[in-house]
Amino acid sequence: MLKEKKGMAVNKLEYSQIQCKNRLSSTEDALYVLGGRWTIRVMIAILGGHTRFNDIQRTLKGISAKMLSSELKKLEVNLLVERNVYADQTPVVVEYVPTEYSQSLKDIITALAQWGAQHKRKITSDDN
Amino acid sequence: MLKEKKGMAVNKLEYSQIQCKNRLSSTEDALYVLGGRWTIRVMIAILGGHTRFNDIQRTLKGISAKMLSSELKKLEVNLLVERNVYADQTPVVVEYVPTEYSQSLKDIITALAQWGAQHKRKITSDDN
DNA sequence: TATAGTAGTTACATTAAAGTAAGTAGTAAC
DNA sequence: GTTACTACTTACTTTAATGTAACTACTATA
Repeated sequence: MLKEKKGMAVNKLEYSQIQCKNRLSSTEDALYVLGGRWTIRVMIAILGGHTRFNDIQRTLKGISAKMLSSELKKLEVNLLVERNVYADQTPVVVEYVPTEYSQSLKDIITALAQWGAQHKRKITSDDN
Repeated sequence: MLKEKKGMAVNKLEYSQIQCKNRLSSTEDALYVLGGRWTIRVMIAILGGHTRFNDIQRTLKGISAKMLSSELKKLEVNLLVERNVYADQTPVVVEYVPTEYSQSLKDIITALAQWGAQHKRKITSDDN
């Protein structure tokens, strides 16, 4: 057992033990899907109206065709994007469109983007 | 220029071009800090009242001392945790407490945890 | 006939992230 | 005097993630 000493934090817990365990396992599940270097960025590009392979690749400066291809497959099996092929067109056109379900990511993307922007300001402005 | 063809997505954009660019760069900044395998989990453990090295390590089944040590340093330089040493105690006690600023992560953690839990149910329940 | 655009795939190489195991230093209990 | 606890660090190894470059197949344009 922990003895409390003067000065030591007196555990004003943010999460209960059960909440802590639940959050740990749930965020693990989320990051298993979203946690790569490119996954969320691909999703943002698609939500931003870039629905075609080369368009996405141009938007996400630096991603290789190989990575983009595997990310798109992952997003598809996770029901976040839908792949539509228009074979009648020349050259063939393939479209990746955000699913209705992908709307569920908006809270995460918004929270991440806001925090990222604000944190950069905080860290950059010689601290304190 | 893109010609619209029957059936093709008619770009009901979620984000404008500028929003898209901003979100891409802001989430990149966020993930630079939070994007590791352990970072968010360490933060959840600390917010859950596990403030000491070995306690955190026990809570986060699988993390090595090396990783935990480097994660804690990263969180410290990013002003998310504060390191307090109680050298008078034997053996010496070191405490990692969440800063006031770390409250800013709550939206992200909540959004991730909720999405992760819900997504697991969605994917597990033989789809559709 | 060569070049460019569509959307990828493949084999191979490299880099970055993370794990392993042992060691450090001080005290205290057995 | 050996084991155990605290909180780590160090050197080395392995695994996972990502990158590179070339290639496929079809059509169109110069």
